[in-house]
Amino acid sequence: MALRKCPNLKITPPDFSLYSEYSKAFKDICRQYSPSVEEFSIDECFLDMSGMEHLYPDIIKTAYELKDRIKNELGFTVNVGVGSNKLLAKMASDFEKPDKVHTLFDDEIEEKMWPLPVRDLLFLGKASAQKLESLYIRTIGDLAHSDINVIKSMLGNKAGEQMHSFANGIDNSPVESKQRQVKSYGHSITVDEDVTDFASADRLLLALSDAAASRMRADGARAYNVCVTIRDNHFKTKTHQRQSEFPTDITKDIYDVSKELLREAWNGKSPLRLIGVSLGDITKESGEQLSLFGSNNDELDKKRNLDAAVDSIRNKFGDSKILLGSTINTRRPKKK
DNA sequence: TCTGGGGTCCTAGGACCC
DNA sequence: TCTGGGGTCCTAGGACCC
Repeated sequence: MALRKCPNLKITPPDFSLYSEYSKAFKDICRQYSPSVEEFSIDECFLDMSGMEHLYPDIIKTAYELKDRIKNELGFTVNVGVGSNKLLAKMASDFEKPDKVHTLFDDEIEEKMWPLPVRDLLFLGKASAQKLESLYIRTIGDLAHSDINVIKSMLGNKAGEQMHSFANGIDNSPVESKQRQVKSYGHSITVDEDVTDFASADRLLLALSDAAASRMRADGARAYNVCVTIRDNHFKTKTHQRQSEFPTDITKDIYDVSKELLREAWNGKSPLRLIGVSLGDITKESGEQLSLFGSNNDELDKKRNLDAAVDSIRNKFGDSKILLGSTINTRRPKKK
């Protein structure tokens, strides 16, 4: 639609590997300032600077230095937020952008955070904001001064407690510097023409299973759980999953399960706008699961060898160089 | 305003066990 | 035959994040 309006529009495709590379470089700079760095997302992290006052006597000055080094060495700007806990630092970092340092110390909460709409509070999304609106709780200050039990009954025990604490600037969670294990590998696609038959759906399932499985294998992981997501043309989303006795990383096996799941979840009639395959309940234990009866082990080897061959070509020539045969025509299903 | 793709976590209900 | 209490696991869906 944009191209139709602006025929000269310059389109720049995303380059995720470049993004990852700069993400790592950015975090490496952060790690030069503290041994305790928590990766919060691809472009955000928390630095625990407590107990480092002798090294960095002026924390604000250090924040500016960090920000400027990233700009000079990597060529992009960041915001740095300074506070006594992760919540306050994160809130501060989201104040005015770009290329800024902000503080949100305990004695600044009332002035800088309480006037903000509840929606600005970390982890307080649209649904919770709507519930709070029904109680006329509109600002973070309103929430901070509200009855915690009312909030808990409204948002649930856990979320209610957390949001009430957050509104008061309380967050006792530690900076977790060790790398967290990935918990799922998924791929999904929104199709530009509705999927209305199993043959087209299956082609997508194969491509999606293959993409997810291949990424999982690259991490040396296997999954116990396969989950298929579908969204129909009314935007109604459905998930269907299956837990299996043994973990797998084999594309063919994952594809077969996803086909069964799709047939259980979809009548084949309602037009689909999105299909996804996600692998969960991940293990990195490297035990070989042999068939109890031995008869299928040859077949298992074959499937494993096929995956290994595909993976090695991908490693050499890049992800796009090899596609499973039946996935090639999935992008644009032919019109009748 | 309506929407893509990749994730994590929580909740509630059901099945099942002792 | 109907009932308690405690627990785990699985599943579907929703809320939230970037």
